[in-house]
Parts: sequence; structure tokens; C-alpha cells
Amino acid sequence: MPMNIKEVARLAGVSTATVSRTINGSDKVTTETAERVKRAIEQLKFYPNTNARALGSGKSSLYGLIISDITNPFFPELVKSFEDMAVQYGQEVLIANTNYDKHRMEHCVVRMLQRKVDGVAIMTSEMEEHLIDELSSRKIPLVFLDMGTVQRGISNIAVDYPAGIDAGVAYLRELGHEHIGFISGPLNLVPAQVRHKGFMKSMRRQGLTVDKSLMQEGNHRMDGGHDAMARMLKSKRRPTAVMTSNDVTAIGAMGAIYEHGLKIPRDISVVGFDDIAMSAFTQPALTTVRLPRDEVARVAFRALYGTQNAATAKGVEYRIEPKIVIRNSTGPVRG
Amino acid sequence: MPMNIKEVARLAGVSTATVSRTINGSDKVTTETAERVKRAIEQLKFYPNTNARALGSGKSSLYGLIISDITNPFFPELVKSFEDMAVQYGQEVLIANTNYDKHRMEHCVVRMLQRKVDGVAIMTSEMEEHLIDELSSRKIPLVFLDMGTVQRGISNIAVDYPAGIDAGVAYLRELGHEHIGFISGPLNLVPAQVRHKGFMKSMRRQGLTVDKSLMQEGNHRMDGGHDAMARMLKSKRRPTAVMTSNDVTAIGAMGAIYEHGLKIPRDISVVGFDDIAMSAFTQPALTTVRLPRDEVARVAFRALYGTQNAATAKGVEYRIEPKIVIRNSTGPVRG
DNA sequence: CTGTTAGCGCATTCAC
DNA sequence: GTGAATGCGCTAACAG
Repeated sequence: MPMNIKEVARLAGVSTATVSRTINGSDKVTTETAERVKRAIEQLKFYPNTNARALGSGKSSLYGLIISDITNPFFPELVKSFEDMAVQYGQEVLIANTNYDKHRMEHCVVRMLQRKVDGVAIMTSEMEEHLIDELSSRKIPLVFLDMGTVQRGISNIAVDYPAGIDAGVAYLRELGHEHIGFISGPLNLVPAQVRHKGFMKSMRRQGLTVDKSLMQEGNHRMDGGHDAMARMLKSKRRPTAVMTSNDVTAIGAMGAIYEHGLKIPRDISVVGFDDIAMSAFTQPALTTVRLPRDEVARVAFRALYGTQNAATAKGVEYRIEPKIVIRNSTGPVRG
Repeated sequence: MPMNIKEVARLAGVSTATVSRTINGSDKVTTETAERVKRAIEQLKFYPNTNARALGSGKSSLYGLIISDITNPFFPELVKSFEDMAVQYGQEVLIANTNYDKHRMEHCVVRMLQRKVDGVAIMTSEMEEHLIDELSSRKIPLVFLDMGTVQRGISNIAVDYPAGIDAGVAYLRELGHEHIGFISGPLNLVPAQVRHKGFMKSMRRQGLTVDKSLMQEGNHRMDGGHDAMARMLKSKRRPTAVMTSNDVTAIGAMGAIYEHGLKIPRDISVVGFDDIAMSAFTQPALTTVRLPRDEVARVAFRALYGTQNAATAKGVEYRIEPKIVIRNSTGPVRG
């Protein structure tokens, strides 16, 4: 037995158009008939077929959300906020993981295309030009997290990473640290490079010299932070403080420091980046530079929701300022 | 300019039916014509419309994955493995968060219904009977994580929580602990109750007495673990060891222990449950009972993929045995 | 305000 | 092996 709008129409004694109208909250339906239709819907436990709806209307009410790695706590928090926005505005979210893999990214974009999403929030950096074109040439509104240039239908959420890193370095400098290490993300990714360069620049601005052996590459995951720190601890002059490209890396690094028999912050101070929920619960609690995920998510959603048509709307550049959060993983350098 | 199967057909000089066939890999197409069609598809950068496909065929190639809280590290790891399976088998995944909220759960189920998913993996417990019926009465294959009973089209992945908890308690007993606390999940949820009772039973079996003031309720999140532990530390006789309902709770509890000026495991031993990635990196590394997410995800996927039709296939009961992982958060009780 | 009708893009019968 | 025609369930004109 088919379960569709037709059955509802029959039971309610109206046409399918009227059913469709009441479902979509059209004001051109008598309260009375609307009631009758609603009762029928309830009685039949009818739920409109999303696929048919999208086909008929041309709108999917779906936003794509592309992230690198759902396993990195930064992203789930972002996803959650984005979803909350979507629920609030009656939209749906299609989540796609790239696993930091360009090939997989292509797969993600294809999915978006096939589902005819109304917009895509690209919160990752494994994005090649031709894939962006594939989306934007189809007039799909896009919003990036700190990537690329603003254009027609393409917005960007610019994060002032240099300022954030600068705040971290300045704070360490205040505490007397001069020998500061840095663990970056994978350097084949642009954002990781940006933070990496931002750190070096910041060091020079503070009148400090960068020791190459204290510049280590991680992978934005715990194991990468751990291994990078282990390498760093083998260098001749051990750092008195370390900054990392994200909190997960910092947590991994802290593990390596302890394994080395050292104490935080007594022997080495550690500063993270992101301020994931976990960071307040590490031992000691992690000093970090906060990048507010809920704000990023809200801004991203609004950017898409406001740009219903990429053909006419021009993109907007939003700005997010990270702020340092001082906890207990940092302390004065030991005389 | 419309971009559809018709355009492809025209460019390739064939009918839409032939295009459809080659897309779906039908063997009733000459290699030659297929090649021609494929070239046309590539040239036009054509991607078949998923909505139309689902509508026409009646199959969505979509599996629903319902989880409680994407912010709890347990779930992203599960999601990732499930997605990997899906990619491998050419399926898609629709993720839905309940936020531990029954109302939101209803919303999730409705989404599944509307999208005509081919099956749903329900990895959470905020599931009411009538919602299950709504799904199963529509012949949608279901698989639960340790919930409910196996029926026609409904499978279950049974986790032997009691055995897992028993292993933890036994290990603590070996170390000389007798005064052991437990932090549960929210007790309005069945699985939390199961573990709660499992702990009490296990204690008795080991000949230990349960101290009510050492049985505290958390919320499966860090803050809940923290607060529960803080409450427990106020009791007259402080526990020498604590077990928790999941790792996130344990991490929160560890924070509270440190804040209280105590050392782990010197003053208090801590045992978690799940073995999330983070647990190997806490300070000290967390002893925990491992519930293999990748295995759960794979089994869940297979359960759905194998049960293409809930009308004929009977459900299967799968079993997963958690195993204790000994790290450094546990030690002998102090004389 | 309500009903009729014509697609939306594709899969899937049938014929050939 | 290929093409023409029908229908999936719904929305959106267009009448009335």
C-alpha cells in the first residue's frame, strides 16, 4: 500500500495540491481544511518524501558541511553548532569527512553536487581549485574557513591566526621564555603553513631567535604531537616552552614530555590552539588560544543562509579574533 | 541550461535509458556505446541527481546513523568507521544527533523516514517504543547498540558490559582496593542503569560492599564526571579507587581529583570505559575497559547491509566482548 | 481558497 | 543491445 500525498488527499477529501499547501504552511488554506488535512496526515503517519520534494521544488533545504577529520574534537563541536543552527532554521546538514585526503575530498564534493545542496561550508583546506569551480560554477553558495578569496557567492571566515599566535608568544615572553619550540600541522596544507610562518614572524618581532631543531612538524593529531615533541626533546638545547598548531597536538606533546620525566609547567610550558573542551581537563589544564567554534559555525551558517543565490550575492569576509586563555600549563621560566 | 541525463543522451547520441544503464553498470550495453556515454558524462561534468534516482528506483542507498552526542569522542570514532564502510560499499550515511534528548530523537527519526533510508543504526538509547515501530513497521532494517530485543528486521549488538565492568573491579581487587566508587551515566537511560547495576553486582561477587555515597550519577560528559567526583570526595570515607561509566567521565573525574590535591594512582586509582583515543594520552594514561568502536561500526554496517529487506530477514544478535586495557591510572592501594 | 495539470530527473518496464 | 513510454511523490503554475 503506497503511502503518499495522494492517500492523505483522499482521506481528507481534498486535492493533493491542498495537502502540499498545508504541509508547506501556505496561508491560502482555510484553517478548517488545514485541520482536516493535518488530522489525515497524523492518522496515516504520513511523512513527505524529501527526495520528491527536492525534485519538485528544485531546492534541497540541505547544506553541505565539509570537515577534515571528525575524530579531531575541534570538528564535532563545530558540527554540533552548525547543526543546531540548521535545526533552528529548518534546514538539514550533510556532513562529509575528507580525512585530510584530497581524493576523498573529491568524493565529498561529488556527493554535494549529486544531492543538489543549497550551499557548502568548507571547513577544511584540502580543497583544489577545480573542485571549487565545480561548485561555484553551479551557483552554489560557498563559505570557507580561512581559505581563498572572497568572490561572487564565495564568503570567507578569516581567522587572525598570526594575532592569536602572537598573543601566545608574547605571553610566554612575559614569563621569561626565550627558547620556544613550535609543533605545526602537516606543512603541505596552507593553514598549517600560515601558522608556522606566523610563529616565526612573531618570534622575530619579540626579538627572539628561532631554533630550527625546535620547529617540528606534526599532523594535527595526538600521535603527531607526541612524536614531534619526542624529537624536539632530543635536540641539544631543550626548549623551555612549546606552542602547538592545535590543542590535540598539544595534548600529544604533553604526553611525550611526561614520558621524558619532565614536569609541566615546571620544566616546559605548553600552549595550545583552539581551546577544545578537553583542554580544561588536561593535567595541568592547558593554556591555549581560543578559536570559538560556535561562532565559526554560526557565521558559516549565516553566510550560506543569507546567500541564497550565488549568482547575485557577493561574498563577505568575516573576521574572527582568537583570544588567549590562560590556564596552568604555562609558568615562569626556571632560573 | 538544464544539466541532466537528457543532455548526456543527446551528446552521446543515445537514449536516456542507455545513459541510465551505463551509469548503473548494466551489462546490457556495448562496451563501445558505454565508452561514448562516459565521455559525454565527463565532458558535461554530469552528476546524476540523487533525489531523482532515489525517487525513480525506490532505493536511497542511504543508511541512517543515530548517535547521542557527536561531542563525545566515542561517537566520532564510530562514525568514521561506519562511513569508511559505507564508502567502501557505495552507500551514503545520514548522521543524526539526539543530544541525549528524546524530543530531538523524534526529529531524527522523522528525517530518516523522509529520506527513505535503507536502514538505521541506532547507537543511542533515547529511543522510545513508538519510534521504533514507526521505523520497523515500514520494513526498515534496524540495528541497535545493546538495546531491545532481536526481531524480524531488527538486529542487536550486545555488549557484555557486566563482563567488562567485572574485569575492572577484579583488577582493582587484585591491587588491594576494597573501597571502590562508581560514577554512572544519566540513570534515566537504560544502558547507564545496566552498567550501574553491573557494578554493584560485580562488587558483591567480589565480596565487597557498596557504599551508597560512592555511587554517583554523572552525565557521560566531562563536567558530569568532574562534579560527581567532587561530590564523592566529600564523603566520609574517601574511595581508594573509582570506576566510571565511560572515559570522558573518567577524565572529568581525574580533574576533580587533582583539584582536590590528590595524586593518581597514588591516592586514588581510576578506571574508565570505552578506551577513546584520548585515554592513552591523559596524565597518567588511563586504565580502561576497551569497547572497540571500529568493530561495533563494522558489525552495525554489515547487519544493515546484509538485511536489505526487513520483511523477510530475521534479526541477528551480535556479541562484543570488552577487554581491560591496563595503563597507569591504577596502582596498588596504599598501606 | 481549491482543484487540475504539467513537469522535476531518473529507473524501469516493454517493444523492437 | 537499444529506444520509447510510464511512473516515482511532490511542487508549482494556471484556472476557476
